[in-house]
Amino acid sequence: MSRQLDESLVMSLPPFAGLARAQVRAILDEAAPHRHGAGTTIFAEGASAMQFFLLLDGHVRAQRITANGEQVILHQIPPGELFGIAKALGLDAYPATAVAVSESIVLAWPMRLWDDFMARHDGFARQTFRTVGQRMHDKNDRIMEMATQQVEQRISNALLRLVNQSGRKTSIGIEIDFPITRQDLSEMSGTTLHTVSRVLSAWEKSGIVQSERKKITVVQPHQLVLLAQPQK
Amino acid sequence: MSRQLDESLVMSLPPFAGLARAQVRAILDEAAPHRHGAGTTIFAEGASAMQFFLLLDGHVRAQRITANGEQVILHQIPPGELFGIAKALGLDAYPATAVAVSESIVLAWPMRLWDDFMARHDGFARQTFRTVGQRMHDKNDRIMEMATQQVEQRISNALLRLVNQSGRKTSIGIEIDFPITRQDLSEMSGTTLHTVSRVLSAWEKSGIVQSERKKITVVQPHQLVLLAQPQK
DNA sequence: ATCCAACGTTGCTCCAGATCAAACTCAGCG
DNA sequence: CGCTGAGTTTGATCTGGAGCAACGTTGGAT
Repeated sequence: MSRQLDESLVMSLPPFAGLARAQVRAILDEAAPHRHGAGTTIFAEGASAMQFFLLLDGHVRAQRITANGEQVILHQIPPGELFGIAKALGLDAYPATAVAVSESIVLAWPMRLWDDFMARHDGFARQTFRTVGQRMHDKNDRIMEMATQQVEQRISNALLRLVNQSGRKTSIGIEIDFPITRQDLSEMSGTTLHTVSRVLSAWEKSGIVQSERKKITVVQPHQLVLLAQPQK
Repeated sequence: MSRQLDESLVMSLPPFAGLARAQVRAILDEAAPHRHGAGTTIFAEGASAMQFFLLLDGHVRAQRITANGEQVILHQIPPGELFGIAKALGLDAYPATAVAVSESIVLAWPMRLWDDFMARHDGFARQTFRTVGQRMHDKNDRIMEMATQQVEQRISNALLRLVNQSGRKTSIGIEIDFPITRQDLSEMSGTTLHTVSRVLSAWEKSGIVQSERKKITVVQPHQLVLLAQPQK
């Protein structure tokens, strides 16, 4: 908190792209940096939205619990993205719980600065709209998948989304660069960890993916894309 | 198009609430009113977003088609709401197809006025955020339902959403005030028209709903709410 | 008045995937 | 270094609801 943040940290990120160094300086001076360990809750569903956030490093997921106690992962936030932006949705409380998936570095601003940011920096506003639009699009895709596709398709789509968002190229393929369990994947695709395990085993056998405990590497992305296609 | 629109038409609607009559006059002078017969497409998915719309009367639904040719209803727009607001999502093309469910009256503005509207009328901006937030919330709910609930729950939830949005009180209960088929309901809840038909028949037998061709009346809303609860 | 297409119902069969059960693997901790 | 609990695998069984088929109903077109 005492250490001063470097402007270059955020100047290249979409929300602040194109701002002068002095502007970025002013923005950073209002931000509180935080470190969240893996598994830590950053804010809870229903809590009054006092702050909005920028994920500098790590991975954060938005999730909710059903009346039953079942968890559903609604969205996964990649580094460089804004989150907790309740104001952009006309809300006063967070609509979901945000949890750090892996060790994460986050900047937090008091929500009272929101309107000011939106009005003063039109790049910030534009990027916010784009982010919201992107999320809406993802959710629409997911609804369509869950309404029409088989489990295997849904799992491929969920995995492809993660690859596109957080894939890291390695020698054998593209690796999801944060810890992910079968259970997580099942909560993203509306199935059970058992089914995910079976499907991944089958894929491993046919050489499409390679996986260890909490780690998945997609070896043949193209095959996965084919599997994700609605087939019938 | 030649007949002048009356200010009172829109002054009470959320997006324009609190504006002076003269301001509303100016806004209306830029609007093109349109009538769309039931079943008509207002704009198609992927088309360049040249206009944004306000639904004055009728019902419009946002839908998409899968690669398979299966249709999914993503959202239903009630009278008084803005739609086709691609700019609010940072998009240049409409993300879904908009179809009039029943005879609908719509105001259309050229999209170039969007930024101006957002900047000049903060009630308009606020209402836009709220609408987007509401839709996001609906989609999250739907994702959670489809991930965790049984068909009967999902159908009840879909029906309840329609009741809340477009229910009209009658002597026997609350009627959905636009034509709706079993097929429609199945496209809203990710199931088949056969299953919807069976479920509705069962509900009719137990007195929860009453239905005719293209018409559904919820007789015991409370029972429906109970059914919608995740149970197990 | 008749026809036809859209809409709705219902029985039967079948299977994808949930559920139940049990065992295995491994990372981290005392 | 052995223990424990989280994560994973795999088999066996069961079932919700899709798919298929056939028929019934109704409102609007001609």
